[in-house]
Amino acid sequence: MRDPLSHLPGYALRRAAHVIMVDLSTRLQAVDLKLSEASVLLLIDGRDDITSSEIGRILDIQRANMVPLLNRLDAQKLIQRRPLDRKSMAITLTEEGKKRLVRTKAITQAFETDLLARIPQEHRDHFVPALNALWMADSSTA
Amino acid sequence: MRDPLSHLPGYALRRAAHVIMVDLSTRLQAVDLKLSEASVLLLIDGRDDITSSEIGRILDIQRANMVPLLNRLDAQKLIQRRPLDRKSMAITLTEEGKKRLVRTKAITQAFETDLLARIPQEHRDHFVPALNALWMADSSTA
DNA sequence: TATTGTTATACTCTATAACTATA
DNA sequence: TATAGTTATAGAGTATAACAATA
Repeated sequence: MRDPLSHLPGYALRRAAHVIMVDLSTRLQAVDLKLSEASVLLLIDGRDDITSSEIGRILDIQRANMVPLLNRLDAQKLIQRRPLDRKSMAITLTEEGKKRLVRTKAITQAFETDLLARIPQEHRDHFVPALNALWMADSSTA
Repeated sequence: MRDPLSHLPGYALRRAAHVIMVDLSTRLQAVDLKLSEASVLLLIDGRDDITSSEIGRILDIQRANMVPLLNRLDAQKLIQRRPLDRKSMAITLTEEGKKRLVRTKAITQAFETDLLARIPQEHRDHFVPALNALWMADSSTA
């Protein structure tokens, strides 16, 4: 055995996540987006009233870190900010943002398909449920 | 649904890995070790001729980053370096390192047990095989 | 009082390039 | 020629604290 630690679930989870995220990051270079930026675009899609804070809460990105992230998307003219009241801003996709999202979706869908294809068929359907059990409805997040 | 992206395998993998690694890192504070340091101790265990470079290759840690990592373990008197020839050094556990490893193993075993317990029973046995299929024997690593 | 958006900053982890000495 | 150990540095990504303005 080349790696004596690979039987450990936590270790395997870490190694797999790293390899997979490097893969996706590389693919996303084709649309000039980082992982976090792509996830924001995917999340905004179909909504017209989501705020920066809400995006951060859903994706587990600190409010403070949302600022430069949205600024980068803004600089690429992919999003726009619209006042909801005098405190909150709705983040929406521009026309260019929608176009970029179409390309981003194609990349992420191919990525997810390839990812699942690498998992032996008998394990495949168990993958997402197992992962989501580890972090969703996590009481420590409340 | 609170998170519209949770059905995506890559996204779920990333979120799960993050939550799990924060958990383990917190537990390892009890033995004053970082994740990478603990994995090195676990890997050295039972060997007396492993080198820094070999550890790095197995754990996917750059040679350059092994230096400060081993220095920290050395500063805690957990490892010692023994010349194999005039170029290579064997990294071995000191007596204190062996004691620390015992405590570290107890922590990681409890962690792995708790991790698996959070996965619904019908998915549990599929978890590690699915993860390892994603990164082990990865041709891009060759 | 709690929340939003923001600025500034610090910290960890990881990646890269270069060098010397030895296999 | 390739590899081991090392130094120095740069870049992401993330976390924390604080603030003014508004809900």
